[in-house]
Amino acid sequence: MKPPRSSKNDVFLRYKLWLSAVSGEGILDEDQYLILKLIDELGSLRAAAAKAGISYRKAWGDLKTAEEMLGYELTSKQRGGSGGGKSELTDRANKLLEAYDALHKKMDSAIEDAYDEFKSKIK
Amino acid sequence: MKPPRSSKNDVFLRYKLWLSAVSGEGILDEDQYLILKLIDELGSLRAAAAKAGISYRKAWGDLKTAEEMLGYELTSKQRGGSGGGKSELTDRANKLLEAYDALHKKMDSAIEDAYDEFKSKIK
DNA sequence: TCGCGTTATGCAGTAACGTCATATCGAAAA
DNA sequence: TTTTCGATATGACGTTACTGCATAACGCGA
Repeated sequence: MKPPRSSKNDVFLRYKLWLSAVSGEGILDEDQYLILKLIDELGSLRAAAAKAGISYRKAWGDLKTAEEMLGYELTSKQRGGSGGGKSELTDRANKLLEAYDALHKKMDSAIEDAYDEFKSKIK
Repeated sequence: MKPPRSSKNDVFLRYKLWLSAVSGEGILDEDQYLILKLIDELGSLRAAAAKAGISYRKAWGDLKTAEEMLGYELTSKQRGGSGGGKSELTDRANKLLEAYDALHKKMDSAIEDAYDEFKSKIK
């Protein structure tokens, strides 16, 4: 994710962690994590996508794919109504976010721990 | 990388680990790691790319970028000569491969360790 | 009942990237 | 000296993913 350390002309380690279906479709990556987080905060997919700087079209498509692959809903959606509609996270979505977050933290610290050793090896 | 475990309709964790320049260019990812490994084995970038199933065009471009970003050569290249030319890894390339490999193994085991916990959380 | 803003979805345009085709280079072999 | 053959190098073409735009469906509040 973020460079553990860096200076001009330096190199650093990055990684991407995501949940995937056996068929290969991405289910939850960093962007999707952020979108879900923002839905929780803002109550709307459209607002979440705008704040995340991701097109609504993509955010919506990703969410739909994720739910299809998982076989359960991540959000309860309502169109129409006061404010035009809204989206809310389901309990399972919250659990998923928690689990993803915890895993991500572990990976971050694993990278962090290994970084100095890595750097000294390639000197 | 590989699914730690999986059954029909199951989901699994994937990750991608790479070395990057601050400017964002990828320097060493799994494909490039494989290419370098195969150069070491086969003595030629073209042969390595063919065996890896990666287009020569891409393998060459990636290698060039990596060397530019790192500021040092990963391969000694010779065009012309017996066999038309050849490529060989530099010492620094070998060190880099070793370091990447060690790091990758650590990440693999971190994922493996966290996988069951992750799965039980999202149940 | 009408309007507003969201969910929902298709479609065209575009940008990023990868493959394919092809030209040139040059040291060693003939 | 000439030939050889893979390496370097580049332009044209294709794929694919994402964006942007248009539009429908919806339902609460005014």
